[in-house]
Amino acid sequence: MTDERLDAAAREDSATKGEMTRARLRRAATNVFARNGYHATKVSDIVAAAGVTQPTFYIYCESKEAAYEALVAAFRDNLRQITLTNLIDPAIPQAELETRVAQSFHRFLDFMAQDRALTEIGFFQPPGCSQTKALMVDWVAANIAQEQAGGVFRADIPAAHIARMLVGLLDQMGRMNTDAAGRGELARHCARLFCGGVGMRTG
Amino acid sequence: MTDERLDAAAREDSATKGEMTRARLRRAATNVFARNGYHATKVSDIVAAAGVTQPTFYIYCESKEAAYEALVAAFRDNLRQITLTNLIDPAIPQAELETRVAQSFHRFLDFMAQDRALTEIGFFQPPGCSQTKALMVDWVAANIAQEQAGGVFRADIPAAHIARMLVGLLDQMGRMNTDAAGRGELARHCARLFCGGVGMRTG
DNA sequence: CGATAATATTACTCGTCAGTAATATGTTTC
DNA sequence: GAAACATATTACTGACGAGTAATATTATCG
Repeated sequence: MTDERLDAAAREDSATKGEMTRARLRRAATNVFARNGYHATKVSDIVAAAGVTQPTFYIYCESKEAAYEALVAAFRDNLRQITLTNLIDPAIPQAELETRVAQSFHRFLDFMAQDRALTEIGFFQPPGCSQTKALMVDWVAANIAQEQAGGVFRADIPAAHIARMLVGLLDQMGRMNTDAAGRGELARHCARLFCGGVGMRTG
Repeated sequence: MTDERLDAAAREDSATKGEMTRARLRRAATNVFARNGYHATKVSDIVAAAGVTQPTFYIYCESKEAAYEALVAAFRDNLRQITLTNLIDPAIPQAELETRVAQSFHRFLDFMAQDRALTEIGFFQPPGCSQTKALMVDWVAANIAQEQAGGVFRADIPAAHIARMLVGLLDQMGRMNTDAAGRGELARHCARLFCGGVGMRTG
């Protein structure tokens, strides 16, 4: 690839025909993988959805597997970014905790909804999802441990377990297909249970 | 199939050669489907694991898909049984709530661990898992609504959401491969968060 | 033993699917 | 306008995998 092409790719404007095709293939692959999962999608489905022929696919992708891995990796990078910038401040006044946690859930849900198909690939469906969730548990657990050390979260549940449970909540909530307002409500409900539990607090 | 054969299948003892083969195929199918998922498992893998040849598979199973569906259905039936007999009594003293919820989680985790491979098929991996979880959410939500009506659970989170979150917790916890003691601990941690949340209860 | 049913095997078919060689069609640059 | 490059296509291959027909082996019982 020559310098001019790299420039064209870097500048968002004036996409070359090739970049257009690449983008359409990527979108098509994302949608088809999301709908059918890795094993059940055929390259022929992807190229049909993209409106190109099969060899064209292999101009832009080394293999079906490489195309899939690239999508998983892209989602993973985005999720890591979101997770690390989405951590609860270790020094939150207890009173604000639930609100802050709700905001955090809300950002996660928005992120997932923003490209639902990619989320399906990277977070919901195997084989990509398992490693993604394992990584996320680690990222989150580190933060939870800090909260516990700071006295914000109770310390009688191991951070790793809380992190797993949080990911479990997010997994189930993320699968609900709601609009922006619905996501706000979901996030508040998550935060309510996550912070205060289901009990009536009468004891 | 003659009456004698049905009798032999009903009585657990004196399994005929055919019933032995059926059982070995079922075990093999369970393990291979669990390891590789539906689409990535080949009938040839199953029969190799079972130590029989391919046509033998088709003596006992109508198709690869039918074999898979039968396993999913079997898990689903068991799960339904466990779920319906595992509900929290609507009139629990608040003080005992967490203990009772922990017992409930414990029974679920034991059930999942008891045949881990079947659980993988019916609960963890698509395509079987999605319908299973949807059903379980319904079963659980009905009970949660009762708890809310009885004043045991807080009512400011919709029962359906609580049910989904509970399934999310169970999903993540069930994936951890722990021994019986570990499951007891996990169950207590789940119950602790589910009933009381992560907050320090200082407010 | 010899007949009958049950159980399993060898040796295939037919379709599908990932991936490719050879070739054609635009598109920039001089 | 021709050389050089980028982009896409037609027409394949080779392997694999679900499912089967015909046949062999093993147990059961009169």
